[in-house]
Amino acid sequence: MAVTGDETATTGDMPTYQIRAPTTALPQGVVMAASPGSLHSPQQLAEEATRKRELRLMKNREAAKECRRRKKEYVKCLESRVAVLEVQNKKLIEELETLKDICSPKTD
DNA sequence: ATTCGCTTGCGTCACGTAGG
DNA sequence: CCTACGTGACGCAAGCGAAT
Repeated sequence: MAVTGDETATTGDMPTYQIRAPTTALPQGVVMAASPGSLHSPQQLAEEATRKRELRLMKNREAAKECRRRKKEYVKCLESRVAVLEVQNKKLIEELETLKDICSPKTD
């Protein structure tokens, strides 16, 4: 099995993966100037990041399900096409044999 | 009844891509 | 740029039949 050999990939450790959360990467103690219209404490920012992550995970979960469903459908479709083509091929081979018989010179 | 190998489905991460 | 989405890859757990 060829795996994408990059070092960021699975190390075998238990995956307590860190999400890319730029807003939570603020140095401790740094307080953002209160932007007009949105006062956010670090606590609120963290909660927001968590919320976004959960939302993303939920959406991705659903997307993965849908993706797999489509893939299964696609494979089924291919399989039935193979079945049809096999039958068709068999018929053509039979037809060829018949024609060969008809056209072959008689040996008597 | 237990063990083993295989298959299947799921959740998650990482990455590429399209659209704003 | 940034964001949302689709999908391949991975690890994990459960189900299942065959072998012991």
